[in-house]
Amino acid sequence: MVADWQPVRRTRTFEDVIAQIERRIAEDGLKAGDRLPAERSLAEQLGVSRSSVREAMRVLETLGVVSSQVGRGPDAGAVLTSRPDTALTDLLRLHLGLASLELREVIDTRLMIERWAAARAASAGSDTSGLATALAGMDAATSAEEFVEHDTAFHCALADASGNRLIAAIMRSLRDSMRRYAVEAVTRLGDTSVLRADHERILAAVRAGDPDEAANAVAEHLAHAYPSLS
Amino acid sequence: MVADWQPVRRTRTFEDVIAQIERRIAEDGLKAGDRLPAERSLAEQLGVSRSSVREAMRVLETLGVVSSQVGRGPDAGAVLTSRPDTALTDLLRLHLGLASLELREVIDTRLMIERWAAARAASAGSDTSGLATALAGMDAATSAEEFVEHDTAFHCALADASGNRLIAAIMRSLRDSMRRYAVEAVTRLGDTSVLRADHERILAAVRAGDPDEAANAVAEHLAHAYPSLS
DNA sequence: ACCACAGTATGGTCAGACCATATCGAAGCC
DNA sequence: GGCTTCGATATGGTCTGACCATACTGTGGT
Repeated sequence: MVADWQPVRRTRTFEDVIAQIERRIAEDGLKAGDRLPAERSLAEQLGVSRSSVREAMRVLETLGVVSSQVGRGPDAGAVLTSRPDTALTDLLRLHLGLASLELREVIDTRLMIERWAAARAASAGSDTSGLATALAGMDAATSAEEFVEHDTAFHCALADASGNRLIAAIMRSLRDSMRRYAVEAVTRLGDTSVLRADHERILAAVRAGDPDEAANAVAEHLAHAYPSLS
Repeated sequence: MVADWQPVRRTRTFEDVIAQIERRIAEDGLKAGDRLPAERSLAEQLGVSRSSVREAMRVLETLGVVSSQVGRGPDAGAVLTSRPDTALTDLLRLHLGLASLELREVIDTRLMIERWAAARAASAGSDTSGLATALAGMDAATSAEEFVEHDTAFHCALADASGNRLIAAIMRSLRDSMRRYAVEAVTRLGDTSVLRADHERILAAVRAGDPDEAANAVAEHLAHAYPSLS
């Protein structure tokens, strides 16, 4: 038996461009804030058309790795950034819309993450000022949308307090992509006093440095918010 | 004090195109497998240039929502797909390269996910044939790379067995993006018999339907594989 | 029934132009 | 000297139109 034939790898030009940029990032140790050459210049140096460079830029921008500004000066052009959140958010939102992911799966994931983050935040003795601020915002909220806004801030602050940026980014994306459903859930619930008590309990547990209690508080909180999925 | 001025929202053409496609997906209930109009046709219908349509396509392709084939026929053109994995993988790999995420954070995330998935798989009594197959592959492996290949398959099968596609997609991406480090870890370890015993223990726990034991087995396994990060 | 080949629709790439924007810099003014 | 003004310039954003490679489709011949 001879070796299997490998299908010819169709490499599109813009993929080569991405690969070269990625290589440069790794080799030259480029980091967020550093500038990339201008599109025209990059196209010339790589011997490709500007369109291909632009498509590569679109991909990198979508992945939250570069950000482009028009105009002239030190801030203009393509700059390396670090926004995994927005990329993740877009990704989840689109796939929720495509029904390739179900709400149930997203909420389960959120529960997993949040339990972990709460426990981690509690045992790390993290700063809880962000949590308190968000709590106050929820009290002042006059609509479901506004409530959800601060609720999101609370839970993202919790994820931030865990000290893991990947977890925090995933959390932020999950919340953003399911904002619509959160508003529905709050509206359906009507009374938010239960949720308020939950939040206080979570905050207290984190402050007390009790990981297990923090995780349980979070779990019960989500059960209250989404009773139909429990 | 007058109301704050809002910065003019610069909407790029391709963003409009994406928004319209996204709206169509939601309103027309398009799903994976459905075809989008050809680039030229879409450009004409939307009154924009083909370049803008192409940039929109690049973004959607990057997010794992569409896939383009050249040529002619039923399979040609832009087809809606559902590949959150590849998008996530690219995202994580690039951000690891950019050092906007640390390996430690990725491994912590992996531990969290894998504990959850193992427990879930155990309590759901999922099919374990994929796990067994991967285990056999690891035994037959003759190099660190090959071992890691089947190890990855094992852990992804575990995530699949949890029944949550989002979790599985995140797992797959985490593994893919840190493949390099996994090979290093195995090479450094030398002897893989400890890992083999861990895998057997995980498999046994899942088969026995013991969620706690499964989660603990996974946690100890990762501690063995990455002792420096424990 | 089969096969060969021209036709055609598709994405991939390129070149070149023009626009909007934002900075830079020199000229002019006080 | 310090200020404003305005043109020069570099940047991304968009469009047009062309050409190529690919892969199916249909036709005509065998």
